Amino acid sequence: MRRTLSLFNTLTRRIEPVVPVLAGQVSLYTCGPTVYNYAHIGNLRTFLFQDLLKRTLRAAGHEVRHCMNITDVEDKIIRDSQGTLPADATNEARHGAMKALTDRFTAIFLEDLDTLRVQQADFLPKATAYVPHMIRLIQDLEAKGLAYVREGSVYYRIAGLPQYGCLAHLDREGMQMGASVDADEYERDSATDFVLWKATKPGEPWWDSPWGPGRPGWHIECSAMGMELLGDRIDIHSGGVDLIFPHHENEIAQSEGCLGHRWVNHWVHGEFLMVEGQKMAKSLGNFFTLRDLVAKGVDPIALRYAIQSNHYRKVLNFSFEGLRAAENALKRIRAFRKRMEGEGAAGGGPWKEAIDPRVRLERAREAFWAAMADDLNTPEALASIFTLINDLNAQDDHAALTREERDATLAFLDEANDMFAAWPREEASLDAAVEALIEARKAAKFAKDWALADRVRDQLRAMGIVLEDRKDGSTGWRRG
RNA sequence: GGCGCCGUAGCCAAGUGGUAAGGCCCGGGACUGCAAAUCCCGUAUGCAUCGGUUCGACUCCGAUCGGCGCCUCCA
Repeated sequence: MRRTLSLFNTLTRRIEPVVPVLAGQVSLYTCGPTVYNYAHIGNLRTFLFQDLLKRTLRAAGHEVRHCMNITDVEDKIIRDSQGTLPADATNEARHGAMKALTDRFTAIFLEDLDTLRVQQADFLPKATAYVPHMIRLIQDLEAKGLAYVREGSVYYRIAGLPQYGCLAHLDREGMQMGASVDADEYERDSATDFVLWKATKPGEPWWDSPWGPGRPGWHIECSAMGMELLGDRIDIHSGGVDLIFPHHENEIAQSEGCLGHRWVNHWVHGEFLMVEGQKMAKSLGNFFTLRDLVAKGVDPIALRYAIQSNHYRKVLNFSFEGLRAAENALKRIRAFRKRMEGEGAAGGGPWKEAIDPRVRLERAREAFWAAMADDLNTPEALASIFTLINDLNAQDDHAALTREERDATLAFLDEANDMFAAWPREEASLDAAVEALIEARKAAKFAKDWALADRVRDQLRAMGIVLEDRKDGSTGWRRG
């Protein structure tokens, strides 16, 4: 069964169903990182949102072809990589220095994503590998009269594209206003025209082009790689809200100017993250990378959960208190999962609200999917899981669920975990040393040697194993 | 100046024209050797403020106050 998801479309400012050009196969382009430094948790929020989106599309029965670019040539990269080179360094040396920096931070970035259980994209193109495609695209725009050359640089003539501004919902006058703070030293026909190809300057790596040595502009790579790898009609294109203008607006100008038709159907943008009520800034001391948090003892998956349990289109206020809440919420889900994996030890007595567990489960699943399909309403989707946990815990206390009911519940938890990736099936077996300690504690308990029993229990806890004595005298364990 | 978003309990956070989901925290109780886990009970007469529309609004409209974003590189 394939489910249809609806997402807020920045283009129309409406929640609209995602209807792939090819039924059941969604093409997804997400703007990736500029690899000149560590990603911070604000960046990571966007990638986590996109991971949830991709996983949800897949769980809903769609094939997803996902492309995420790696920006490995850009102003800040050049700034940070060329400093130690002599003024007369060869172009080859400059490229080498740039690559050394971007390779390093690409690896770090991918490691961070892995730590957060973000699934890797199907295509992970580097901008520097697609310069010929970009040049061809610019030539195409030039031929169509949408680009012009000035002193070795090429600019996009936005006056030639009536729909320019449709995504950001800006009119020409609104843009004139902002553009008046113009920092660009190049000569352009209009202050709002943007650069497609930049003529090289001393101290920069460059590529040969029909316009002389230079490098690609900031926006052309996504158009070139998106069209090359995903095609002329992309279902979903995503990024952070800050990319709406000018980046995505310019991508539309480039791609649609070249194609002559709609390029992307659904534009989906993730909101920003604040830290403790303030904008994240190095000067405020609230600027965090994933590694900063891990060094503080934060569980990356708790961060993943904390971020994903908030709606992606709302500003998220990251806080350590919120992180703690996330950790505890996860404990509850994981403890419940462990309980369902076990056999249960009901106390007996009729449950006052005897509803068939399978009915509860179906209700929860329906509520969960309705919420996820409605613009990824994760708070509501998670609420359906917690409601189920509350109900089934109570029910299981009174009359133990059957093995079949437990398995069905576990299947639902797995299904939801395919998206949230925060409460996976855990390794069921324990190593011998732990097994021995559990036995030792059992013996001590039987002998009513409470001091020894507690000491062993504490020892296990320090090893990450929490014991739970059940009503029937048996003892279960869970990781925690 | 233009475009847009947000303001729900101590914290986080859904939601709806018909009478406030869920998570965390907190208090009381049950169970337990003690814990852990779990259960039961309690915790916003009210959803920024003031008006209006309506049989009825937190939900629609208007105004006000407060916070934020974009228009410039930025997830």
